[in-house]
Amino acid sequence: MEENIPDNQGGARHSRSNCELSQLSQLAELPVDTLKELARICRPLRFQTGQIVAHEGERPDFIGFVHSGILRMQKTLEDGRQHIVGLLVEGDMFGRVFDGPLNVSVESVADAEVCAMQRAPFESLLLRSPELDRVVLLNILDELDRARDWMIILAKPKVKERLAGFLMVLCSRFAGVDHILRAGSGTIDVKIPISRTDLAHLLGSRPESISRAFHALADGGSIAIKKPDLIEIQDMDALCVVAGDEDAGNHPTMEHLLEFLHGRDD
Amino acid sequence: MEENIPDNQGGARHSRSNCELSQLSQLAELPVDTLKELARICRPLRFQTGQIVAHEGERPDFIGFVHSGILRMQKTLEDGRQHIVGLLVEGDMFGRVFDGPLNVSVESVADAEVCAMQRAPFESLLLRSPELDRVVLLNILDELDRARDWMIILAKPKVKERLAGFLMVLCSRFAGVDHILRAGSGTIDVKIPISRTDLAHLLGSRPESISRAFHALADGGSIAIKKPDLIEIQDMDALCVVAGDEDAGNHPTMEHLLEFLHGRDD
DNA sequence: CGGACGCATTGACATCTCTCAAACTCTGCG
DNA sequence: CGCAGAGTTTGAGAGATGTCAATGCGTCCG
Repeated sequence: MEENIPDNQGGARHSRSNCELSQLSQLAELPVDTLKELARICRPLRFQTGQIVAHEGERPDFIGFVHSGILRMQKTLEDGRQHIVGLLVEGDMFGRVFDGPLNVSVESVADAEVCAMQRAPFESLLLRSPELDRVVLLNILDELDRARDWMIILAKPKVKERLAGFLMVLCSRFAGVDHILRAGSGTIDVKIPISRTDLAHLLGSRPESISRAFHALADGGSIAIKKPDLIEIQDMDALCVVAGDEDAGNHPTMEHLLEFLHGRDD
Repeated sequence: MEENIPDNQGGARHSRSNCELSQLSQLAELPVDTLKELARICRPLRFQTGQIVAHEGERPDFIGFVHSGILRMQKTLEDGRQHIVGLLVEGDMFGRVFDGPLNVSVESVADAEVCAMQRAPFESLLLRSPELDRVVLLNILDELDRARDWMIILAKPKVKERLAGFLMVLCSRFAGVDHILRAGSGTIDVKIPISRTDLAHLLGSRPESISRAFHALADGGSIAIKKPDLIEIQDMDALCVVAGDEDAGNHPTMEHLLEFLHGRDD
């Protein structure tokens, strides 16, 4: 019954008459025709913090593109707890094209704008637009890679290592998201978008251990805890060493990030 | 230089003049035309245990479909250790369509037959065959789901829970693979396709702890260790409880599996 | 047949993490 | 301003895991 675009039932509001699809970097290079068709079948939705965008086990009538804000994907365990399996930010896609029900729930972590593509016309357009098809395919492949990176982080035996890996992911993947990363004077501030409890579930631990791991990293000098949910990265290399050097040279350097972030502010 | 189909350099041997593609359940329902075209651009390769099928960081000239045997995907860490991020069995696909280099290595765990589709004609065919395109898309979506299921298993705090989850995955996903699952008289035998050391890497632990966890499960009565790499599932429900009931009702029952496996033997 | 080798197991101990409980911080509200 | 509530932090003890070393088991090969 709730398998429709949640514009009425879900409490989401239309933000504009149509999405500014070309702002999404992944879609920007599509042919004009395709973009026009996308705009026609797209409905912009707006979600407040904590709202459910899509329910696990349902088959929403839309494929979502995140336009702004942060969403989280989570699975519901038998005991009712929620387990986060990924975060979605600007440019990310969710929904199962051509396929059955979702097996994750999607919930907004911060106020979010989502472009909802009606399923049937979107799938039809996929068949006619090889370029769009390719964008969707690559998006899913990227998501798969990120899930595998997570697997490596989660397989670290110590909480401190997993937490450091999590911070590295935040730095490398969410650099373009203003809500999460900001440049300070020679340092980088990271906003932790989820609570200690959720972070504990995500990293396979408990809130207390997460807290201790944060302070252990701080004692090591690689980070500083400005507020419980605001971390200052002081030594990216040290953090990377703690994380276990997961991907040799594949992580962003402090200098690179600072340059990028300051460049954005100008 | 090694980015070609490894028929000469890699030591892989052609097994037949062409692949029996229609045997792959995922491809069986494709139109005859598409299957014929696939057969034309496909080269069957055969790998012995331990051979490298594709190297991380390279962009192989082919997209692989596993025809038989077991392969493992792994990432190389900075210290040279290999970290397994997934197993591939009959019907699975690997390779990055339309995209850049692989970020996993693929290595055969048991003697394996792989159908190697030449990249360029395969991508060309994808554009002309919506059915094939859809098969590829769904395959990747399934792989993504499996990776997320792994994340939940890996986030369990105790080794015994993660190991139980691993065994559940083996039961639910590899039921059709003769190398892994066999029905006994009222019980199910699972062949563990990787060593304790690799299993420890996969589950974020150490070989010694894995060994202890196996024996703890055996003491609990849910499994029996017939040989180090041959486990008898005695109580699927108990195993599921230990695993933490990750997906309520989403796991196979003992009865279902036994029925399925015996049906296959007849 | 025996010995070397790889792998799995077992034991002992240090370390880390979980658990439970209490104190603390921040925010919103009367 | 004080209070209540949620979330975070800290502390102490029990439990689980990592670590190191030694032993057991099977296979391969001389």
